[in-house]
Amino acid sequence: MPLPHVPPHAWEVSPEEAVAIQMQWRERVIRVDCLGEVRTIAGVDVGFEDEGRVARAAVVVLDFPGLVMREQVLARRPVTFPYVPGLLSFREAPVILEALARLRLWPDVLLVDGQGIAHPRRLGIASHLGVWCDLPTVGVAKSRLVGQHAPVAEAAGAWQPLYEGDEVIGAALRTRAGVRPVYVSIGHRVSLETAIDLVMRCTRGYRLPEPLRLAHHLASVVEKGGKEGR
DNA sequence: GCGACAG
DNA sequence: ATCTTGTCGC
Repeated sequence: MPLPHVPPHAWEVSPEEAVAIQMQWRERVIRVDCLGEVRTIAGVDVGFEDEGRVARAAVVVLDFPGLVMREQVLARRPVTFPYVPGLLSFREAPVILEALARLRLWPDVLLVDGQGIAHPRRLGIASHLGVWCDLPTVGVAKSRLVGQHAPVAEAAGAWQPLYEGDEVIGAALRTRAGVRPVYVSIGHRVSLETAIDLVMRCTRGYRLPEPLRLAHHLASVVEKGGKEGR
């Protein structure tokens, strides 16, 4: 339930230090189901404003499997780390943790916009957040970071394992016919099979599952501050 | 040296 | 991620 305190500079590290931290934290990731009955599921996404100088995190909590909106929170924070493929969590996790701290309903599972273990060092942002918060998480990325996969059948629900060598690190999942597949991977405490099942059960006619679609929308609409919203 | 490269 | 209008297709 509680959230680890985030020391002001806990995430203020150099890219080299960030890689070292990932090498140390990768082993803490739990790749099997270690969660109870799922009654609420959340989604988190990050948007930017002021020419990329400020990050905005949106977290949306929904009932499961009903998918009725239960709570939504926003957090804003100056960006302190550049975008470097493979080090996304050091750029986006700080503002996400701030948003999660404002949540009064702790979700049973969290869907994250990005990779879980389908990452060079098996610690994408979904896994990093999961371990940090000891929360079951699933990585749902709109594009591939690493790994290869066979062509995915056109039907909604079809998927192909994502491989890096002999290791299955995730799945290319067609959430809807006619759209590019999304990349689902274990975040923390959720098996790949369960991750795929949860994503499909949260999908309602769009490429992205509802928690992420709503979080993305919320992170894009700002009343005051950056743009006008859309 | 030449690509690839979550958001 | 973000800058941005109209436009092609189901």
